Amino acid sequence: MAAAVRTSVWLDGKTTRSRKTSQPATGLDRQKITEATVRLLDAEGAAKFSMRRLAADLGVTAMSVYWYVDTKDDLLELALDQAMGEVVLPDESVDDWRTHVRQLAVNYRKLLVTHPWVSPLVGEFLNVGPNAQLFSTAVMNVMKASGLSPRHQAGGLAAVFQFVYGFGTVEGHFLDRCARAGMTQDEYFARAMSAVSLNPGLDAMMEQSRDLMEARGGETVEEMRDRDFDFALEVLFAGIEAMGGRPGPSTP
Amino acid sequence: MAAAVRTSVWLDGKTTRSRKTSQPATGLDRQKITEATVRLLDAEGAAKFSMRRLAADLGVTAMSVYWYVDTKDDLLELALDQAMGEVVLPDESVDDWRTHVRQLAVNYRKLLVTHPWVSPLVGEFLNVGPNAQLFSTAVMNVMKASGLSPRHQAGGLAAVFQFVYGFGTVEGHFLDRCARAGMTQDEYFARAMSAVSLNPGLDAMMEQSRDLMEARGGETVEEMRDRDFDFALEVLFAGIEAMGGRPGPSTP
DNA sequence: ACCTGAACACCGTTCAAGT
DNA sequence: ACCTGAACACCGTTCAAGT
Repeated sequence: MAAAVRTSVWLDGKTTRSRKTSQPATGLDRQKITEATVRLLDAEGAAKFSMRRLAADLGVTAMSVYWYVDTKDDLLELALDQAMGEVVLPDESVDDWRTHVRQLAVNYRKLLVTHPWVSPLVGEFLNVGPNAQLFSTAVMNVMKASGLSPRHQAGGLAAVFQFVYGFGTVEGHFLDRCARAGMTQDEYFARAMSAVSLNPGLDAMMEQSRDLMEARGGETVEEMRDRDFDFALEVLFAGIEAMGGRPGPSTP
Repeated sequence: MAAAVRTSVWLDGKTTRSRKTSQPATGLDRQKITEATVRLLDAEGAAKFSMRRLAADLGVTAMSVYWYVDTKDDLLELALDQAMGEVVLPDESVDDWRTHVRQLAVNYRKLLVTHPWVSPLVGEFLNVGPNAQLFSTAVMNVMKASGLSPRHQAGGLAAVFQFVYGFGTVEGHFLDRCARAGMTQDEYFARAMSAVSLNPGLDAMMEQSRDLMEARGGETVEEMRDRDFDFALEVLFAGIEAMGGRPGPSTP
């Protein structure tokens, strides 16, 4: 007989486990537990999150949570999909596909930055909860409108959204490090740069970095990152058009 | 006084902690410990890795490792940089920049896929070890040769290598899941698809997926992914060229 | 200089028991 | 139906002690 492999809460999990009694003892609830999880992950980070910590936050014993959720991983999947629901999807009845892609890209980036714990989970789990599926559908629809041939849509989609995933992931982690170290982004950046420059035998590396910094002008770290993100999106749009996508409204 | 914030083994860590005695008691060594760590992470995954597990593998008591390494995080940073060293860098004296970028992209993807534990660490740590710096230097050099203006090189770099990071990350995790479930990629994929299709109220979503699958033809999951990756790289090259990069050898 | 053992403050999860 | 307490098999790390 086939091995009982667990794939996801959404696929193998028991249905909702919602409360059956009208007079609850503690007022607990899958939704409430998920919300508390997201709140704790935001506030204290994934490293500090635990079932016991969560239970304490809910004013309940550690094991009560297990009535509503099978494992910690299941709970993380629920939190992941909850967060995915924050990505606002474009209204496809207006504007062109570039605007839609940009909106999705910007909003997906925002999700990864405001919830740095999300990106490891996206990699780790199948991410097929209801909100994730709405997001996927929106992404696929928007690529359909790109003018790329069906054969090429998946590749174009990957180019754009894996880029955003990578970009938002390192950005989110960096912001997280800054916050936990109690520094601004620019302070942390300067500190890391100067520490690196103290290392021996890295003249070539440092030269590169310095050149790049100067070329970027005197902006803040955040401004540079925003500009890099915007330019990368322009590269992707131009590339999709060159590979058979619908031309933009104005390509001067 | 400034807070004593730990940034990285490479920046704040004690230097090398190499052995001073000629007659070692156990033959332990930073390098040996790092290699054992990589081997265990590959074989059993990040979730199962622990200092105690590592010590057992080295035939030593759990706390011996702490003589060579301050914390588990430091050890993970060492393992990360060790893995980064596997990315073979292009010989920049031959071929054009596209070939170099492609080589770096393909090799970086390979790293992320063969060591799925690497990608969370890339996000989590500064990744400024010696091998990481060699990699960064190579990436920056190669972008310099792209013909993009200095102002735009960082954005172009992000577009390409954050894409590869995202792509390799989800690919690596997927392969990992398949291996641990004892299924082939195609089996696992079919299973997930059919499980998703059992969910209620997802007709629109499924329709999309089915269309996409048919458009992809009857290839295996691996073939589809390779094709998507190659096409995405073509999109990026075309986009970089359109935004001011050096034209390719032949653009028919 | 290098390694050990005991101990501390944690984990996720199981299970029998309560109401 | 829902919640608790005790227990099991783990963690990372500290610290005093050994050689």
